[in-house]
Formats: sequence, structure tokens, C-alpha cells
Amino acid sequence: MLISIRDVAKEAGVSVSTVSRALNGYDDVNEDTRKRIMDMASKLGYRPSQSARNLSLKKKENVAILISGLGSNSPMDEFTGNVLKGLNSYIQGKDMMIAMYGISSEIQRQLSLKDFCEQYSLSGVILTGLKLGDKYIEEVKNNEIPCVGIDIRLEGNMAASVLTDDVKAFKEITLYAIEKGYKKLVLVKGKDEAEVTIDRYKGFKTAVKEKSISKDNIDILDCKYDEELAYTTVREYIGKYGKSRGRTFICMSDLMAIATVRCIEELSYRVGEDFFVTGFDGIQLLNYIKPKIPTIDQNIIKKGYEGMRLLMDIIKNGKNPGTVYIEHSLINGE
Amino acid sequence: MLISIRDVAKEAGVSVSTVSRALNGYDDVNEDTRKRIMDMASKLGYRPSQSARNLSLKKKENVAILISGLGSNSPMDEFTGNVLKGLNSYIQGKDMMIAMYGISSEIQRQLSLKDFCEQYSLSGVILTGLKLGDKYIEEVKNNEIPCVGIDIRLEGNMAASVLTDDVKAFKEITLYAIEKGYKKLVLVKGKDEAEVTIDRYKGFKTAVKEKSISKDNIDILDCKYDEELAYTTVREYIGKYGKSRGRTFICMSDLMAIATVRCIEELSYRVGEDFFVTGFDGIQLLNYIKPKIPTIDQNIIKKGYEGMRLLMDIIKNGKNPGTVYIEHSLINGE
DNA sequence: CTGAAAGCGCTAACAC
DNA sequence: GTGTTAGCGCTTTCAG
Repeated sequence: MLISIRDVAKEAGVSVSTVSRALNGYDDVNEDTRKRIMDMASKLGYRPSQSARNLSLKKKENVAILISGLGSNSPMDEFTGNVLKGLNSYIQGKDMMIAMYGISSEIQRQLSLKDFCEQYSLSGVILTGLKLGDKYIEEVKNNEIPCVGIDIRLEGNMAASVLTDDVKAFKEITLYAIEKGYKKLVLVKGKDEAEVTIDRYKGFKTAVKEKSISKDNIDILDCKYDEELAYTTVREYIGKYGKSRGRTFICMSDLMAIATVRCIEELSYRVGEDFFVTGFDGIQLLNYIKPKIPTIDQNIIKKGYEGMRLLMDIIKNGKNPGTVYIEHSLINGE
Repeated sequence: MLISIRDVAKEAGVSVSTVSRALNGYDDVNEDTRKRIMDMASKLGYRPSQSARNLSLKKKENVAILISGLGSNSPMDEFTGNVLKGLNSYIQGKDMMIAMYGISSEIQRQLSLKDFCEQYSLSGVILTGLKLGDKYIEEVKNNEIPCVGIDIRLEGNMAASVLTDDVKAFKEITLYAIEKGYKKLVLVKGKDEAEVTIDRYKGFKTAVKEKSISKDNIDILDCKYDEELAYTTVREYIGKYGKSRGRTFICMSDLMAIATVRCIEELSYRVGEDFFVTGFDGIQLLNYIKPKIPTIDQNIIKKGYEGMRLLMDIIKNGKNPGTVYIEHSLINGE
């Protein structure tokens, strides 16, 4: 049988409200009484009912991560997995729970973010995997629901964002590529619908400007973060120009970089000698690719951790930290 | 403002209890009345409060996945990520939530599984990442909490398991290796504490027996599923014997297989010519390793999906399917 | 077929 | 400091 607050009250010889106050750390409770209640509670193995608590408070301390793009049958990407890990490392030992929901664009249309939170008794959410144009991004602006976007910029009174400073990071890797690689560059670009693409492109432009690389020495291949597309596009490019044009491939994602490496090798060139390749993200897979190519590690677990921290900050203290950048790091190649 | 059942009742001109019955699909409600209520509910955008529902029912339909081994700071493994995906694909559009908790061995000692479920209002859990000897495995036996273990065999009235038939699968890959590879075998083994190891070893033995491979033609390297250990061990082995002994490496995990491939190449031998290597798991990474080595795909997303389905079956219908094997598939190499 | 009313476990006024 | 009491939104007897 479930031990209720009433049982504790009876056994401790006090009223339910006293128990409630004692257990919730109010200071208008006699210390002896509190101790007696605490002891009795743990002796009886009392566990407060979250449901009753939520119902009574109407303010729920449950938080959730809403993940967009989980629907497909493809394996879970490392990014989401690591965000989850990060969230989890925050709540570790904190007597909190974190729920997980997949939100398709479909769901976003059917159920407003506010309704979603009400329905599931959520006091705040972490949003990830959202794409520019997704409905919830707009809704966040006018809602008073504590939200934290991971890798997506959110606006609103109660909305914060955890991002990589993509402009800075991409500038860094671009500079690195220019220094270590060849002067004729190829930017292997992601799709413009993604917010990060815009920033990474900005970083790229700043770097080439700083290094005075002229437009003639830059080719841009739009590969939309699609590995296969990157493969075919780069293959065609190298097939056409060989080493006569761009020889430094600066890729907006590690996966596209890996595809690029594959092309190079299949065409019997050598990475590091004939061509230079950089990635971006810092995925695990890169450790298994030879040669090791330079990349930017986004520190995703940290992103998850910080996201959770910010969210709790907003929920509890009502303060909104706005945008927080998580430090990235440049991983050297060989 | 939150729309409650009371609002719907008032607007529809009926009582709360009628609304409740109508919405919950009881058949003692006049069809016209039901329709009116349904319409009004959706017009008002009524969303039942889970908390109130749980409180009233005392039976909570919340389920959670309890993940062991999430604590470390290492990136989330593909396995867990894909299980999550599978779970999610089941609840997609089903108006359910799934909570996620990390459970260290520490937590398992402090808080019994039963208390855990009560505390978080869980009516059932998916358990994954557990190791032989973990406390919750024992507890499941004597509890009446609906549980489903993914890749861990659970016993108990309300406990089911979703597994790969490791005996069969490992027999399959072993036979394949014997046929395509060389007759002298090396088993790159995982740690015995893992349940799967025992089964995989059984499968191995059945296969070698069937093919009448004698003990002298088999070497066993205990590498505990540790990639580094596999690397050093195999390297030493090949360094010592070259091609004079085992030339077919049958690995209990893809990661160990990849380490093996690395050794072979670094010692200037060729996989597929000098040595033959097989893996087990079907991880993504394998797609990026050349040459493509044969492996067993465990279909982890399906495992997650089925796990969730079983759990709901146990919770709702009280029937326990026991152990369910998810079909695996042999992935050919090149 | 429908409504009234009790109660799930908890919190928060408001008394004392 | 502590107790009394009125809900939170919902389900479920029990009457009618």
C-alpha cells in the first residue's frame, strides 16, 4: 500500500499540513517537529505523489525535452543522444524527472506548445532538432512557458538558447584550413534552412576576408548536410578539376567531410597531400576515419547540461539568461 | 486559462461525470450526447490533466525507460539512442509520454524499484543497460511492476524481455565466417559478466561443432568488449603468429572487430586476403569502415518499439509475453 | 442514460 | 507553530 502524507501525519501525531510544510522546507515549523516528521516519513518510506502535488500546485515541476525529427526510421543521431546525456547528467541525483517527446511538424500544427505543456503538466521544455520555420519557434515568442532551445535561437520572455558560436567556430576552422591547407578553397555547404548554416557561412566569409582570399579562389558546393549529396557533388568536382582548382575542402559537417575524404581516396588522391579536408561537429565517427581530419568539437553533452541548468533557472528564479554559447574546441588533424 | 472537464460539461449542458464517461469511451452514454460532448471538448480545446487523472485513478499510465550506465561522461552509445528511438516510434501519436531516468547501481541500492515507480507515478518501466548482478534485476522477480528488459533477461510475473537470439545469431555469423574465411579461428570474446556473452559463446560452440573444427584450430582472446584491449590483444596475437595460426577473427562486437581490422592493416596485412574478420551488432560506424565486414544487425530500433508494445500489453491486459526475440539479420561483407 | 457526491494526495489560505 | 479546511481535475459508485 502506498504511504500518504496522512499516514505520516498520524504516526507523527501532527496534521497533514504540518507534514507538508515540514517536508517542503518551510521555516515556520518547529525544528523538533520537523525532525520527528522527517524521521517518520523515511521510516514509513513515504514518497510524495507527484500527481497530487502537481494537481494541487497547478504548477508542475516536470520538464521535458521535445525532439523534432525523431520520426524517421533512421538511427538516432549522435547529437540528440548526447544532448539527452547532458540533460541527464544535470538531473543526476536531483530528484527530478525528464520526459521525452517526439514532436513532428505535424504535431506542432495540431497542438500548440502551450496546450502541449498543459496536457503533460510541463513547467518548461527543452527544444531540439527544430528547423527554421517550425511552428513552436514562433509560439515561444508570445508564450510565458520556460523554454530552452538547443542549437536553435529562441526569442521570448521565458526563452533561452544554448548554442555554439558558429560564426566564431567556423571562422576558426576556416583560418586553420587556410593556414595548413592550400589557398584555393571549396566550401562544402549545408542547407540554408538551418540557422547554423548562416552563421557558419558568416564565419567562413570573415576568415577568407581576413586572409585576403579572393572570390576566384573559392568554390561553393551546396550539399545540404546530405552525405550522399556531398559524395556525388564532390566527386564530380574533383573528377572535373582534379587538383587544378580548390584543394582545401572546408565542410560544414563531419559527415560531409567524411564523404569528401571518401571521394578523394576513391579517385586515388591522398588526403593531406593532394587535398586538405576539415569537418565540423566533432562526431565520434571521426576517430575511426583515417587520416584524422581537423574539426570543431561542439561539446554537445555540455550543451545538454547547460540547457537543463538554464531551464531550471528560468523556472525557479524567473530569470532569463538569453543566449548562452558553449565553448567549442578545435581538434587538430594529423 | 486551462479548460477543465467542468467547462466542457457546462458548455455541453451535461454533468462532469457524463463528460468523463463520454470521453473515456464508456458505452452507457447516449450517442448524441457523446457527440455533443466530443465536439464541445475539441471546440474548447480541452486537454485532460494527466495529474488529476493519475491521482483519481491511482493507476498511472506513465511509463519510463530506466537507463543504467548513463552516468559517465562518454558520448551516448548508439544502442541506447536507438532504443529511445524505437520507444518513441511506438508512442508516436498515441497520446502517451515516456520519461527517462538514469539509474546508477548507486540509485538502485538507495531506492527500490517499487519505490522508484511510486515516487514517479510510473505504471511500468523499460529497463536497459543493466548488468548481471544489478539490484533491479532481482527486484523485478518479486514485484508486480510491469517491466520489460531490453537486452537483459528479466524474470517475474509482470516482467518480459526483448532480446536478440544471441545463440542463433552468433551461430549464424560463425558459420558464415567458417565458410567464407579460413579454418583456423580466433574468437574475440566479450566479458563473461554480460549475459549476451554466454549466449554468443554457445552459438559459437554449436557452429564449430557442426563444422567439425577441432579445439586446436581455435584460439580465444578475452577482450571484454573493450576496444583498446581488443586492439592490443589482437595486435600481440598477430605479431606473434602472423598468418600461421588463426586467420579468421570472429568478434563478439563490431567495435572489437574494428579494432581487429585496425591491427591487421597496421601490420600491413589485408583484411579479406590475409585475414577474415566478422563483427556483431550492426552499428552505423561499420558503414564507414573499409573493407565492409560481415556482421549481425540487431535491429535495435525494433527492440525499442517492441519493448514498448510489450510493456503496454502487460500494463493494460495483464498478459505477459515472456521473452521475445527480435529477428536479426546477417549483413554480408564485401 | 444521466447527475450528485465522495475522494484520490497534496498545498495554501486562514484560524487559533 | 500548528490545525482546519477548501479545493486542484478527474473518475466512479450509487441513485434516480
